[in-house]
Amino acid sequence: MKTVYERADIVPLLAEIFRELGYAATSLSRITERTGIGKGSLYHFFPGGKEEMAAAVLADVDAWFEHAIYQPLRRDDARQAVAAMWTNVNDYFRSGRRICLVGAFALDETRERFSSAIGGYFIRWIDALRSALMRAGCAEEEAQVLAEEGVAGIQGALVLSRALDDTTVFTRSLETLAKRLDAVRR
Amino acid sequence: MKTVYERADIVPLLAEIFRELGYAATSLSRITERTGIGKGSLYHFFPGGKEEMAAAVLADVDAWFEHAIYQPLRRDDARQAVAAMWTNVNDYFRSGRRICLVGAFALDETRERFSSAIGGYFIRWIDALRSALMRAGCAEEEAQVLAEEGVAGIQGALVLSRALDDTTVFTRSLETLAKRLDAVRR
DNA sequence: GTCTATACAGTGATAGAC
DNA sequence: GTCTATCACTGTATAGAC
Repeated sequence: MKTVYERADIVPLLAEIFRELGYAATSLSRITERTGIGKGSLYHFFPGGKEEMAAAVLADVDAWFEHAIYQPLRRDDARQAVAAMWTNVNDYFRSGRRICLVGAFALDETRERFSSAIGGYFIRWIDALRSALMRAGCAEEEAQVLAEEGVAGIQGALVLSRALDDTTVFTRSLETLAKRLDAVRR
Repeated sequence: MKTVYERADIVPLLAEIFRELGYAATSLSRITERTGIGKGSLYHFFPGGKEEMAAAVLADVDAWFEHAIYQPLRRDDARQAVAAMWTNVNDYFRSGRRICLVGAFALDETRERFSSAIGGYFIRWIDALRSALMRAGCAEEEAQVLAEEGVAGIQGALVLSRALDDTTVFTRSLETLAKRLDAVRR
């Protein structure tokens, strides 16, 4: 039995492994172990090795957020887009069981390797959310602070719910954040 | 030239390295490289190797928070203790330049190794903060939610300020959180 | 207590057979 | 495209001289 892959099939598998183990602890042998994909195939698709794999994963994650979260925040009805963000974020992070790869990379030396991808992800999230809040009637300065509070709050909720191994903490945190961002609009 | 250490001298040095690199990327050779302490000495003080080093660091961090943050929150004037928490946290994390080791450990597989230490740190932080909020006039359920919001918010602010490489994001986030926890008290 | 030397499993990476 | 074999290197850990 032999499976033939495309690059696009591998990236989500890699993403899950990087998410669970972090960049440093993700070794090629553990990737092979979990996916059944040999080193030969991995280096065929990612000649740059582990770093190229992680970069591809980051780009994939970014594309998902751009499509599912940021664009609606920038273009659609502000109230609906913000509401959709909370439910999509809760689903994407599996109520806190799944962590944010970009946030995790930001916390250790991995940040230095991917600083522009990491920075861009958060910058665009905050900008898109601020845009929606302003369209919903919020002043620019307040919208900026609220957008930062929302995005940071999600990251913190992931850390906390994982530390306590309790998904209710994550869901409850999202509800609290939603109220905070809702209160100012009219 | 030869320096003789005590275990207590080494732990803070290890803490800084674990904080910067994370558990997996912290190797004994990098510890030696940065501290000048040889493998022989390290294994003399920590026969359990890297895992015992990290456990000692976590215990040290925990002791600091217990003394500087949790105990005041439980015992001192509630308003003053909460206010002191914000300034102490800002100083301890160097306005976001320094990350929270416990939070970072919670995000990858390192959590499994130290789950009780990680869980205890956050449980006791939240409990102590809730106690202070209740003494300041907050109902129990609301105090619980606010305490979680505060602690999670700090973790999120660390992620965000590091991702954006911007200490003002951290300081501003703490101010916003302080207002949130202040609003309900009378 | 600290150092040097060393064991040996695991690392990322490459080359060539198929 | 995938596999196996192999590379040089670094990982943790140990033993013994000083």
